[in-house]
Amino acid sequence: MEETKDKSGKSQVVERTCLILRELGRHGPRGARLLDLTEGTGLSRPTVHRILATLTAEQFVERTNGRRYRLSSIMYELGLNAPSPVGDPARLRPIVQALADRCGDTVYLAMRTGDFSHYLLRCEGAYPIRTHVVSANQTLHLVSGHSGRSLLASMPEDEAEDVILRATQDRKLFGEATPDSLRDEVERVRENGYGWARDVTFVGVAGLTVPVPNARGSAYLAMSISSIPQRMTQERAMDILPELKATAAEIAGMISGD
Amino acid sequence: MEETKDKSGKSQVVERTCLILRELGRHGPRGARLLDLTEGTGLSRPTVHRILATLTAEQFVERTNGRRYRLSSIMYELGLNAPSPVGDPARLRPIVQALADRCGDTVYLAMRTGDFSHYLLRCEGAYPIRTHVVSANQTLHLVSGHSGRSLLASMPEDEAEDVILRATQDRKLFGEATPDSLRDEVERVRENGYGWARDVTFVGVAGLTVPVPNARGSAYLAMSISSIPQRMTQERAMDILPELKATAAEIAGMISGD
DNA sequence: TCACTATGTCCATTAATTTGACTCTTGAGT
DNA sequence: ACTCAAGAGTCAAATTAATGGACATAGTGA
Repeated sequence: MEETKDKSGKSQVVERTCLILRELGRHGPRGARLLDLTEGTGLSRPTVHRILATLTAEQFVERTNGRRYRLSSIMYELGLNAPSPVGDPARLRPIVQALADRCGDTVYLAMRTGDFSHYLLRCEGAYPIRTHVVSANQTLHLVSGHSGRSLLASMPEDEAEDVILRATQDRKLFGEATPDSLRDEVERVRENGYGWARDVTFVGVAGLTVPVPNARGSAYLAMSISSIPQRMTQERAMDILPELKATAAEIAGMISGD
Repeated sequence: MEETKDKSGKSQVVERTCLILRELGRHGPRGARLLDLTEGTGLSRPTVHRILATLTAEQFVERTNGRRYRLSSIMYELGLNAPSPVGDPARLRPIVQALADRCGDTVYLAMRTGDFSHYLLRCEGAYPIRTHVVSANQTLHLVSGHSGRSLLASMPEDEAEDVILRATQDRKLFGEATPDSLRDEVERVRENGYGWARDVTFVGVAGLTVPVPNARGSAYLAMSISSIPQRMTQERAMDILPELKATAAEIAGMISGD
């Protein structure tokens, strides 16, 4: 019987600290107010405050100009020393390639890094006309690619807006889109759970994208299928969407159920 | 008794938890044994064990096949929700550009992400022959670029070796180098604090690179100056090395002294 | 200005944490 | 296979730190 985990040999304060850190993570770089955290965790205000004060003294948490708390960049550095949840992307290649074989087009798997999406995998299908806007191990701004639209849709709205605002410094990032048209697209991804767009990132390129679901917190992985607009019609998109979603779910399963 | 630094309003267990997390981060994906952690933190074995057991139950920490503890991928995800220590890279551009103006060549600032280096900035100097192997917002494998050599030299040796081993799956990543010649180069960077190489990443490209020092833990940023081999002679490299180091130190200061 | 809401602080009570000593596990050497 | 040592994991009495209700303070909007 190994199911005797509860109760003995565990530290309550550590559990609560983890709860608070997780809740802070959920709120992202915008930060959370003390009250948000007490509600989110179910702990009493003094308790949250005391733990938060300690975490702040330890520089794991910092305060924004307002009275908001957020994870500090030290947490970012710590994260760099932890293994990526994706592990070796090559492990996921067969799954992504299988989808490419079935649909014939180019399939991407991308991971968010700050304001960018990093393309981990690109798998080719058999269709003779290929759209190679980006290759594996390349990085595109979140506002520049199809996968980025899924990732923007997955993060808290205000955070996504921050990314878009920063990107407006360089209009070229938006390709054929504009900040406002992008906002509309992202909103549609939020509502529908997928993005479908043609001639928007680049003329002559159409894409279908979904976020890879993530049990805790917002998605940081996205998949997309890229093709030419003539081929990626709305009907066809609706046709392959279930397969794309299924593949994304499979990847989510492989990552969490490691 | 001992110094009571700030006994008011701080939680001892949280402090110790932070200590342990930091120590775990220091040991990287390889993980640390219980004894390493008790020595590293100065806490008693049962205390470390209990906190570790809780962190493991909370999935912030995982156990490797052996009896080693390491940060889990949940910490990685948490880190993604924290602001990058670099903040807005544009803030650092003037410093990097100033160096490019002074030395005339192309100067890069790169950040480590997993097994890759992500090029945050590329600043051009006035010298007419330019080497543009990589542009800003692109990603190269750590073994493929000059900055990667600094980053590999900055991380624990066994971890760097893991990266190199994974990369040997794809020999093309090494360019004109080989896994063994790369190991030698990285070792030299460890000894000297800088890397200088010609025609190794690509024929016709020479580079000088240093890690950006980091107070806590290993460096995750590196700078490099790229030029043609005829120009980047050893004398010239030694000439501009102090400036490169000074600029790296300046960037380190801006990041920590936010 | 005055409410009102959220944050920060205090302290007696309570309950969790500490620590030394003990046991268990693993693996190396004979 | 057997022994032994080093590290990992466990336990319980003593201690110490954590808790949360109540109070104080700082913002915020009318």
